[in-house]
Formats: sequence, C-alpha cells, structure tokens
Amino acid sequence: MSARNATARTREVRSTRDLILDAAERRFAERGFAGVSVREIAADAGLKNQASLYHHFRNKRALYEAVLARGLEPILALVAESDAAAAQPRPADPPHFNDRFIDAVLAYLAEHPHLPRLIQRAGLDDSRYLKSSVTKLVRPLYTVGVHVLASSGSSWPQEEIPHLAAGLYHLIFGYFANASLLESVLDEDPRSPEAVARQREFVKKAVARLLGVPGNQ
Amino acid sequence: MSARNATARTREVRSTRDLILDAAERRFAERGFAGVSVREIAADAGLKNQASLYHHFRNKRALYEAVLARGLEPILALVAESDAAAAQPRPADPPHFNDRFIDAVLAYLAEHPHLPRLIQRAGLDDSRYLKSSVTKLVRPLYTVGVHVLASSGSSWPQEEIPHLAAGLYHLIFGYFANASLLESVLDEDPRSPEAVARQREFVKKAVARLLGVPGNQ
Amino acid sequence: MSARNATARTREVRSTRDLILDAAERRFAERGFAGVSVREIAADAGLKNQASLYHHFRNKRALYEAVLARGLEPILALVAESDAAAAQPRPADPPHFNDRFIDAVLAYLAEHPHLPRLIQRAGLDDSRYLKSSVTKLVRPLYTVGVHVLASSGSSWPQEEIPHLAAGLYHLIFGYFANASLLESVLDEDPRSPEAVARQREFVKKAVARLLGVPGNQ
Amino acid sequence: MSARNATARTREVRSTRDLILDAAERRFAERGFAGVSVREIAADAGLKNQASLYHHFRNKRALYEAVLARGLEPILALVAESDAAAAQPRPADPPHFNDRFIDAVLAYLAEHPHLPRLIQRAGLDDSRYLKSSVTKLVRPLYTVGVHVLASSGSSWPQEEIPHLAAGLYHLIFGYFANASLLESVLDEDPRSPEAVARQREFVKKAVARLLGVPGNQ
DNA sequence: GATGAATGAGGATTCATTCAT
DNA sequence: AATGAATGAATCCTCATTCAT
Repeated sequence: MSARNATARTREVRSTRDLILDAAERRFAERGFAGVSVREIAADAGLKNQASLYHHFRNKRALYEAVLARGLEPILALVAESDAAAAQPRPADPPHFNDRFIDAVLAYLAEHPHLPRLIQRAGLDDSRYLKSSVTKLVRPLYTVGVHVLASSGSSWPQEEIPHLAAGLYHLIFGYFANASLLESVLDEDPRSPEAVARQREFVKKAVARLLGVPGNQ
Repeated sequence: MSARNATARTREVRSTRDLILDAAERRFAERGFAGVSVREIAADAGLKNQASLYHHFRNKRALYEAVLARGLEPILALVAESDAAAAQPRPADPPHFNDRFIDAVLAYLAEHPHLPRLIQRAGLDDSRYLKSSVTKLVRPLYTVGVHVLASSGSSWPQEEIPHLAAGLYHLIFGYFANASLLESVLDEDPRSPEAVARQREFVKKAVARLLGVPGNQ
Repeated sequence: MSARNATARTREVRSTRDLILDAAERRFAERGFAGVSVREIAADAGLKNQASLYHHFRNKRALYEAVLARGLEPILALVAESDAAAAQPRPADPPHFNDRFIDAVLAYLAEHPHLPRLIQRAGLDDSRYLKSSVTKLVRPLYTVGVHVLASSGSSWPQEEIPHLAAGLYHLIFGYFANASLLESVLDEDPRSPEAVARQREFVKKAVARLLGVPGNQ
Repeated sequence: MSARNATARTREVRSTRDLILDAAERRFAERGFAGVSVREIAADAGLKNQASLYHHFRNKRALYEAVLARGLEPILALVAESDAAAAQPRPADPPHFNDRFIDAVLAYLAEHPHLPRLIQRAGLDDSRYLKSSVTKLVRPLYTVGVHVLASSGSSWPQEEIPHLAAGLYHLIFGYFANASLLESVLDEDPRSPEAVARQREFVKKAVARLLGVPGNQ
C-alpha cells in the first residue's frame, strides 16, 4: 500500500489538488503552519496564482488539515494492521511481530521524511485554532497503540502503559523528526541508508528491552 | 541553581530586558518563531511600543537566539554536572547517578514547561536562517551526553551510542514537549504532579532497562 | 401592470435570467454596486457557479443596468399615466388626480421595498462609470414629472418647478429609501401597513399644501 | 463655527490624522464604504503607504465611523441651537426662527457638499455591520428635530410629526445629496450659488406652507 | 530608555472575468 | 445552458524595522 502510494505520487499524473497537497506537505513539514505562505505553496504546486488554490481548499487551515489527514492515514493503517496481527493467538509470534512492525514503520518514515516532522509540529501547536483537528486525527492512533501494548504481555503496570506508548512514539518518530538537528551535531546524515539501518537495529533492541522480552536483548 | 533562577523570575524586580525575554520565551514556545510577532512580544512584556524592544535586541532573530541560549543554559549545566559525577571513580554509583540525573532533569522540565517545546521547535526548524544558532547551542549538550553514555558502562556498541543518546533525549524531552497533545488524548494533564511522578518512575525504569543495568529491571 | 408584474414574480416559474435579476436587485439595493460580489448574486440566484451568470449578462455593470432598467420601468409608467391624466381637460380633477397618483406610487413602493433604495443609491453614485446609465433612465422620469407639475396650475414660479419636482421626489422616495434608518430611530417599522397608511395621509396633505390647492389642507 | 472649521481645514497645518479623515470623507461620500479602498484614502491623504493609516485607525470601519462622527457633529450642533432658540418664549419669532435655521443649515450643507451624501449613504447601508454606529449618531439629530417641530405650534397631529420630521429632512438633505444626479438631468449645477439661493427660497416657502404658517405662503 | 509615527514588503483572501468542457 | 478550473489584480491588514523625539 505504501508502495502503491509512492508510485502514485511519482509516476501517475497528479491532479492539481494533489499537487497542492504535495507542496503543502513539504512546506508545512519544513517550516510549520505559520512559517509557510499560501503564495509559496501555490508556486511550489505549479500554480500561476494563489487564487487557484482557493478553488480546492477553503482556506489555509483547511489545506493544513487535509495535509495532516492524508499524512497520518497510512501510519494509522500500519498501527491498525499491527493491532490485528497482535490479536492472532500465536504465542510464539510477539517478538517477530514487533520486529515486523518496527521494520514497516521505520521503512515508511524513512521513505516519507516530511511526515514525522509534520506530525511533531502538529503536536506542538497548541493554538486552539489548530489543535482540534490534530487531536481528531491523532486520537485513533493513540488508542490503537495503547491497545497493542496492553495486549503485548509486557511486564509494565497498567497505569504506565500510556507513558510507555508515548515513550515509544517519541523514540521512533523523534529520530526522523529531528533528523536535521541530529545531522548538524553528528558526522553523518541520519537519513542515509546506513544510519537508518543502524537506527532500525537500535530501535528493535531498545523495544525488546523496554517490553522486557527475555532472550531477545 | 534552578531554584535560584526560579526565584529570580518570580520575586525580583525584572529588568525590561528580562521581561522581554520572558514574554518571548512563552510565545516562541507556544507558536514558534514564525508564528509570533514582535508586536505581540512587546505588548506581552508590557511595552507600549515595539520600538522599545529594538533597544534591547538587534532584531527578532537575535531575540530568538537569546531566548534559546537562556533556556538551554541550565539544562546544559545539569548535563555537565552529571558528566562530572560520572567521571568520579565510584563503580557502585551508576544506577544512583542515573536516577539523580533523571530526577533533576525532569524536575527542571516540569518547572519550565515552555522549555522542551522551545527546544523541540528549534530542532525542527531547519531553515538555514535559524539552524546555525540552534546547532551552536545544542552541540555541547549532545557532546556531553554522548560522553556520559560512553562512560556509563552499558552494553551498547560504540556505533549505536549516538542513537541511544538521541533516543534518551526524545524519551525524556518528548513527554513534556508534546504535553498538550498528550493531554488532548489522555484523560489527565500530563503536567500534573501525579502524572509527572509517574513519568519519573517510568523514565527511571526505562533508562535502567535500556542501559542494561542488571538487577534493576 | 404592476399587479401583473408582482404576480409574475411570485407565481410563475422564473427563468434563470429573472432569478439572477431578482437576486441582484435585492443585493444591489442592500449594499450598492461596489458592495456586492458577482459570486454572491450567483449563489443567491441558485447558480452553482459564477460563470453561469456571464452567460446572461456581459459583466457586472450590464447586470446592474438591467436591474435598474427593470426596476425603474413601472415607476416611469405610473408617472406617464399621471401625465396623461393631467392632460385631460377636466378642471375639477387635479386634486383627485394627485391623490390617485400618490396612492399608486406609495402602493408600488411599499410593495417593492428594494426599489427606492436602489434608485437612491444610483443617484448617489457619481462615478462616471455608472452615472451615464442612471441618467439615461432617470431623465424621462424627471421630464414627465416636471411636465405634470407645470401643468398642475400651482402657484410656483416657473424657475422653481425643478426644485419642487426634486423636493416631491425626495419627500416620497426618501421615506422608503431610508426606511431602515428610520426604523432604528423610530419605535415602529416604517414599512408596516399602519405606518405606510399614515405616510400616505401625510404625503397627500403635504402635497396639497405644497401645490397650494386651497380647501384641501 | 462652520467658518472657523472651514478655515482650519484649508489654512492651518493639518495633522496626519485629520488629513486621513479629510480624504476619507471625500471618498466615502463619493463612492460609499464598499466602493473605496484603504489604499486610495491613504494615497489621497498623502501617505506613502497604507500601513501608516492603521497607526491612526484600527481598521477601515473605525475610520468610517470617525468620518461620520466628525461630519455629523456640526449639524447636530445647528439643530440643537435651533432647539434652544425655539425654547425662548417669543411668540412672534417662529417664522424668523425657521428662516434663520434654514439659512444656517443650507449654508453649511452648501459649504460641505460631501456631507449630505455621506449621511444619505450611511442611512442606506443596513448592513448590521455599519448601522449600529450610524444609528447612534443619527438618533440625537432626530430627537431634537422632532422636539423642535412638536413645539413649533404647527397644525399637524402628534402622530404625524415623525413623518413630517423625516419629510423635512429629505426635502433639505436630498437636494444636496442628489446634486450630481440632478445636475445630469437639469441644465445647471445645483451647487452653483444661484441654484443654491433659489433652493433656499424654495425651501423657506415650502417649509412655511408645510408648517402652515398663515400669511407667509 | 522609551515611544509615536512612518513605511516597504508581504500576509491571507476575494474580486471579476475567461475558457474548455 | 451550465459548470469546474484557472488567473491577474485587488482587497484589508500585519509584518519587521527605522527614525526623530
């Protein structure tokens, strides 16, 4: 599915609406809602004029929300998939499942570098103006995530599951979201295949340790 | 030191310069560099006119950097302290040291709720315009952090230490940075004393597991 | 004729063109030429798109002129009728004629509340852009009015007839044109049947006094 | 007073604020609130930039209200003066008083040609947006006017006094408000000294007839 | 140190209009 | 006859910044 989408985005003829969404996703991820001008997005989308953009989106905010919704959807799908997998009664599976899930998520994030930053930014914006839409989109992600963890048989007490969920989220998304900051401090590009591979291994081990699966650390 | 600072901010008569920095810190943390206007900061600082602000800071960017420097300094001090402690040859200490460090950092972050968001935002902004100053400020923090980890005797391979450092950073700062997002998804305020206490316990356990200290998981 | 028109507007199936004219009349009367957007009119007329409007009217100005022409026509007819009646050699008629004319005009204006405002606005707009068309429409109205007055046998000197004509016009049309202002200052709606009836009596008496018809005041 | 004001407007050094008000009065009178752009007013006021205008008025609407308030004030003063004069117990005075009042008002309106149109327009705008402020300004004018008429000893029944007040208002202001329309239909400029003088005579006679003063018709 | 005023550039959004379908 | 899409120009207003006082 992510593959199909990626293909769609690069090869097929994209509608004006999608061109705008693509441009907006890039820009919003780079500089946030307030840091991007509609003019900029329109130009980036190949429009000759900002006015055309308003034919497809009521205003800047509606565009932002559409970008967010489109960006979050595949991630939510991955989490939901993982949730379904966890529901299968295969006692020997969990470690594998975790690894498979981590592989899938990291691969997707590495392929869509804007996304984690977009989401991170959305989480930071507490202006009532934007938060409501962000919340609406993030809540299902959180709910499913907690469900997966609660049924993962880890040794964490019930009350700390939300903290664990948030922690794992930050562990996984933070790396990509702050990639450009890391790059300026590290000696290499954190988005390089090697660095991503290393991060994948690191996350797997870290998750294994955190979920307390014995014999996998 | 953090206590002295807090006192300074609440009890003493603050200079105009500090009033501006306070206002700017609040605003920048809430809405980012681009989302805040100089007018807004000036008004929030009690100035009748934006022009006065330019008497204290060359321009908006200089103000932003000053806010960042002032905000990061105490955190850098905490890490340096921890580094110094780790340098002491007391083999029995590590677990204690970790816990003490975590207590100190979480306490400081909980007391300065704007700070993690300010830093998170700074990390996201990759506009060449702002990044140089952010990098300058973050690099020492990172260097010391890696140093502490490298000398902590954990079982992680040398090459994964940067990933571990980044991971711990995200684990710890992410919780506070995304507090408002978490709140909208949780049932309680993540900044409440109870939630913070729970997070403290969670982080301690998580760090213990991640650093692979035997007997503490 | 006015009755037939009113019927036409309410009962018959209206053509798209008429729906547009209706909507435009309402809007232009309410907020003037500059205050109304083509989009607004199109939407009010039930069109899904502004482009459709341009199928019926060359541009906004042509639409405005059509609205004006359609609105003024019945009034011009009333005045012409009155002119014809005055031409009849019946010495005993004038007072009656006046009253009948006033009744007809007030009835029509009360039934078409937008009209007086539309005309009033058109008179105020001295932009060369619009004036030519307004003038073209108003001139016959004025000519006939002056003719009626000149042949009414009043005691006004020839040179003051234009002032009298303008005065009567303002007296009669002003009440309806400024109805919404009057309402905000009076205690009742000037368009209510009672208020209109009172205005009718007032105008009759006032005209009688102004035209100096003895015994009718 | 009106003379002093006129002098002030032409000879003295006007503050930027006044220059803006002057320009806005002209423009708003000519083309109404919606028909005038802030840019236009700023340019007409000699500003290099629209931004400067916003230093003096919060927004376009606030500017409009200020223009209206400034324009209505002297007229209100004239009416109030007349009210005070009417209160004097001089039974033989009424005709004189009327004439003097009419002279004063017509002189003022002839000197400030924008004003009647500005007011006329304001009365037509029933957008809730603007009406509240217009009403606030017009109400005292109306109240005093009715008071003057009620104590003028005319033969009109109490209930028709408001109609009479409105009628006189339209008679007097309408001439100047619609001057440009009249001009396009007449053979001369209604604002020429001769035309104004004729209108003055006409209004005096008309008012005398309407108020039913015997021996003056 | 502080402030009122000014300004060029740019912000989001709407305008009237055209064109292909 | 109607509409979706596009667009150049204009809308109101805010931006960061400067300067004289």
